[in-house]
Amino acid sequence: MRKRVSMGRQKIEIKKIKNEEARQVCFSKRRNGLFKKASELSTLCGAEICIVIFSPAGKAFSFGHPSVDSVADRFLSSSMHGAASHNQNGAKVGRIVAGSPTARELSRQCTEINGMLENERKRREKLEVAIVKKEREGGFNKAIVDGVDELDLSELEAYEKALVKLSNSMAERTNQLLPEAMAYRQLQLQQQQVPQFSVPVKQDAFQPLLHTGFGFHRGFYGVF
Amino acid sequence: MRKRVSMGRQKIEIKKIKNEEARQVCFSKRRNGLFKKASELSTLCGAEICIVIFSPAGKAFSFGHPSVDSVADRFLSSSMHGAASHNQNGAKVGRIVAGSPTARELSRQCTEINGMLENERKRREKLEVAIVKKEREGGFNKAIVDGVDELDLSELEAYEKALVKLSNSMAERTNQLLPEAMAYRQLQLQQQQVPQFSVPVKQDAFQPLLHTGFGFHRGFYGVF
DNA sequence: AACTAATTATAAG
DNA sequence: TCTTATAAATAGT
Repeated sequence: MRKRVSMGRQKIEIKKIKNEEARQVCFSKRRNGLFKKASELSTLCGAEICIVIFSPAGKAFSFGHPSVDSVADRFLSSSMHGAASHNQNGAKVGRIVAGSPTARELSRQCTEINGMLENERKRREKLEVAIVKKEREGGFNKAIVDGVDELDLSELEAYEKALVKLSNSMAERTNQLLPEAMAYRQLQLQQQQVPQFSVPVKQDAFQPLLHTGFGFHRGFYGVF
Repeated sequence: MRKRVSMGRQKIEIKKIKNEEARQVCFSKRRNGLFKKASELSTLCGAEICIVIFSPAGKAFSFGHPSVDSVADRFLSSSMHGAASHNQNGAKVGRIVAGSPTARELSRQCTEINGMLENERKRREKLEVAIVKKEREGGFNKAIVDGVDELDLSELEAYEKALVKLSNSMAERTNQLLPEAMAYRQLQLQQQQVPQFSVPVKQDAFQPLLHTGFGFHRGFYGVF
């Protein structure tokens, strides 16, 4: 058998590369890759593209088809006319445009947008708190909402236990409520007796379905 | 032998795609691919990148890290100072730029903040979607976490229905898993037979506990 | 810079 | 969209 001559491409995490030399090599390779992709896109689809990149060292690289400037100008003027530009999701995006507005007006806009930004931040923080709270409530219900196809046997058994417990407390609760409900209904119907309701709901009527022993090491035994 | 379900990716020539629809699909895919690559490059190498694309239909799409405008502005001012920028071949590219520095800087700030604002909005929208989803999961689980003391009869009945349904799907799921589990255990124990596992878990073994008729107007009748 | 093996992007369907 | 098989990009050497 032949010796491995290369480990080949390894999976890497997308986070800043610490090693300076490796980062520089990666930058160079991927910059070329990006420009190639851009070039292909413009040729294949007839799109106009401009890319500007600053290396970590501060060196500028650019690609443009038909040219950086023509695309940049088109972009600036299209947004200047108030015509919406589109972000990467294709959503309409309002833009603030340099040029005619006075410095005073620009300053005002900055302040205004800053305020909006603050509001959004606060709103988001509230949502984050709320979502953490909901998260704590989650778990078991997933089986109900998403179905049980993802569960393994130990989970099935655990859920089944919770289910039995719940059924018992529901039975108990029902027994609390039934007499009152009966009385109320009797009143409403002006009837004297609804004797079939005097029988309490039994607890432990809900028997475990699953006893696989998985997850609890009780050993194997059959069910039903 | 299984039928080929896909020809897989085919090699294509890099030239304008004639078919309009195919071109649109390709544009959309490759635009996303390009933005993804750009995003990775900026993260991996700490580079600043801006991309502007006009689709053949004239729609503008942009990507920027930290923002389109901050990179564009940096590019414009760096070339303005006579400091060379570099095209993709590393050649020097001179540029003339108009506009007063103050207004331009303000404008840059505005657009940058605007970008942040947009990010916050997107983040908030995601959270809102997530929270609605969690909300839907909520109800039933509350009965498990907080107990049933707050439930009324109609809720009890509704939950009991969900419970029966869940128990049935859990039984079904268990029947899927038991044969494998048996086989595995047999292997482990090096035993020949574990016949008690060949009996499937019955569905509908979990019978309704509660039939109060509340909430579904089926009339009153006793339980057990 | 070149080489490989493995990852990732993407053409077709 | 989603899947699948294949082309293309690229991490490590």
